[in-house]
Order: sequence, then C-alpha cells, then structure tokens
Amino acid sequence: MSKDAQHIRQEFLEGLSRISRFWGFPKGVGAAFAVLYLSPEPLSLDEIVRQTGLTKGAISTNVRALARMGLVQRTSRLGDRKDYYEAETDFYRAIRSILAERQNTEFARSIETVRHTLDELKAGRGSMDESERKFLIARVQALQDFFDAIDSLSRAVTRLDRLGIVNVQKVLSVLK
Amino acid sequence: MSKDAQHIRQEFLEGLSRISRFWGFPKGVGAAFAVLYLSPEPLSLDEIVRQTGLTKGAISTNVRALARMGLVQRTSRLGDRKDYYEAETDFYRAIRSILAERQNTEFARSIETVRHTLDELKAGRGSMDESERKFLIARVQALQDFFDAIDSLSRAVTRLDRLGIVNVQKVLSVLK
DNA sequence: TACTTTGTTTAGTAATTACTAAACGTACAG
DNA sequence: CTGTACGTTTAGTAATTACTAAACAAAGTA
Repeated sequence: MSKDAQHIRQEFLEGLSRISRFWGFPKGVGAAFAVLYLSPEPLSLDEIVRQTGLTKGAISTNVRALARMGLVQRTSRLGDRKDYYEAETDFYRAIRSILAERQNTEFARSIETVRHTLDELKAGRGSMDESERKFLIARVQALQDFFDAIDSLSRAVTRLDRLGIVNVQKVLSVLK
Repeated sequence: MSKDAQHIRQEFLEGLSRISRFWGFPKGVGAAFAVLYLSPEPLSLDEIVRQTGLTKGAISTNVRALARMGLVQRTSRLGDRKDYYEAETDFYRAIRSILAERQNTEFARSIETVRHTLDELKAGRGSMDESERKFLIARVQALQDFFDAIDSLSRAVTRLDRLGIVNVQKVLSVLK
C-alpha cells in the first residue's frame, strides 16, 4: 500500500477514535472499527492488532464490545481456526442493536433507582409534612415520566424495522 | 428535616449521580442537579455545597456545566450578592438545549475529520488503484451520510418547539 | 501424548478525569 | 481605602479507566 494511502487510513482511524470517545467508548473501539470498516473482507484479530498498533488483549476486548453492540460480526472460515471480523455497514441496524444493548444494562438499572425513590415517597416513608411530600412526589414523578418517554422512544426505534426506511423519512420530514 | 426524609433525598442524589455518569457527565453534575431539583426554591452555591458534601470549586464547575446545558438557571435576588440556581423542570426544553450545546462542540468537529478523509479520497490523493479508491469512497461516504442524518435529526429536535407536544406524541404513536 | 496456534483473562501500569484545598479576583459595605 | 463575602481558577491528588505484557485455556496437529 502506498505511503499516502496509508496516511489517509491513519487519519480516518484517528477520526473514528475521537468519535468513539465522544460517544463514551474507549478510543481503541473506534480504531478497531475503522480498520474493519475500511476493509472489503473480514480480518483476523492479528491483522487488526497490526493495523492499530494495540495489543492482542486490548483488541480482543474492544472487538468483543463491538460485536456485542452489533457493529461488527464475527465470522469464521472452514479449515481455519482464526476468527474473522467484519464491519456492519447498515448503521440503522447497528443503532437499533446498540439501543437494545443499553436498554438491558445500566440505563434500566439507573432508572430503577428513581422509581424506587418514588415508591418510597408514595408509601409515605420519610416523615415530612404533607406539602413537602406532595412537592417531592410531583417532581420525582415528572422525572420518572420523562425517563419512561425516553425508554419508549428507544423501544420504538428498536422496532423501526417494521416500517420501511421510506416511512421513517416521511416522519422526519414532518419535523423539518 | 427528619432523618429518613434525608435518607430518601440521599438515595435520589446517588441515583442521579449514577445516571449522570451513564450519560457521560461527572457524577457531581448529577448530585448538584438532584439537590436543585428537589428544592422548591433557588439555592445558593454554598447550600449546594452543604447538601452534596463536595467543595465549592467542584460545585462551581459542575453547576456552570449544568447552566450551559440549560438544565439549571442562574438567578439572583435584589440586595443579595449571592448567585442562586434552580432546576429546569421542562426536560424537553433541556434536551433541546443539550443537543444544541453538543452540536457546536466536539460532535461537529469529530464529523469534520470524516469529511476531511472523504475530501482527500475524492481529490484523488493517496496513490492507490482505482477499485480500492472506489471502495473506500463508498464506505466513507456512507458513514458521512449517516452522520449527516444524525445531525439533521438532532437539528429537527431542537426545532421541536414549533410543533406542540400533542403533535410530537402523534408522531411517536406512529412508531408504536 | 506433547506441540502450535489461536483467543481470553489477569495483574500491573499509564493516562485521563474529577476532585480538594487554597490562592486569587471582584464588588460591595463600612 | 480597607475589609468582607462571594465565585472562579489553579496546582496538586485521588480515583477511574484503558491499556500492556504475560500467563492461561482451548482446540487442533503431528
């Protein structure tokens, strides 16, 4: 590969690394994805190691995270013990997968703590005067409602495949 | 304030701290917001310091971040040199404000690097064979398109105030 | 069976991030 | 003009996170 073609790839890799960090992932995740995304065929772990300059351990972890999010797929070849990975190119599918992933982890549990506070308030625990309790319930309930809205929006998106992309664009055009 | 009422507040504060970290902010940001959100009237910086147990410096920084995102508003009282802060209770307004904030900072700049890669490829720099160049342009272009879509969705949301909340719910119901 | 080739896990380290404590700047009060 | 009551900034520190190097596990091959 020519030296400046290599340079362009390197730039792209750094760009995706920064974007990765912006979205709250380690930059190695972005780097690994960049390498896979610029390859026409699936790559082995060692090849990703070579192109990113990170170690096998780090790449193993990062690529597994990508796979869990649905941003890469793991494949294998007959008569070859290596695993191969290739980038998902349908980003809308990837987004649905990422949302589904987050749904079942921290986000749900975080929201749970708010619901718990609300339950305690409604159960009348915490001896406070009635007007204070009313106020607190109203506020925490409003936050809960907001989280529920986010949650159902997120669920809606994960079900978007039932609508065609055309309808999605129709919906978006309303917002223009 | 009764001991167990205090305990409920403390739980809520910890819950919001975790949520804050989940969304990529320091947990002190969540803690400060929790205190403000559970107060019926604006609070001074020192009062937030007292209720969170963090120091003035940290709270100063965290509250300023919240204000920049539109999650709290800074107010002041006549004949009182202190600044007071109160929580925004309209979360949809807050979301718009947060998106607008992010729009102008890292996100835009991150995307810029991808566009730059694409420009270089299209300009024909990087001596590589024609089929490889075609492939790379297609992939990077697809990513660029995706980012543009996110960008315009985000812009759409920041303009949502032109529609009533009723219409928003109508749109969402299509996705059910 | 022992040897190779692969991916994963772990213990330690480097880098980053968010905090504390204290100095500083500013503006009002006397 | 000086003192006081604030908010901000800064230098250093603690805590967290993502990495490396190396041990390990698994599974095929000789």
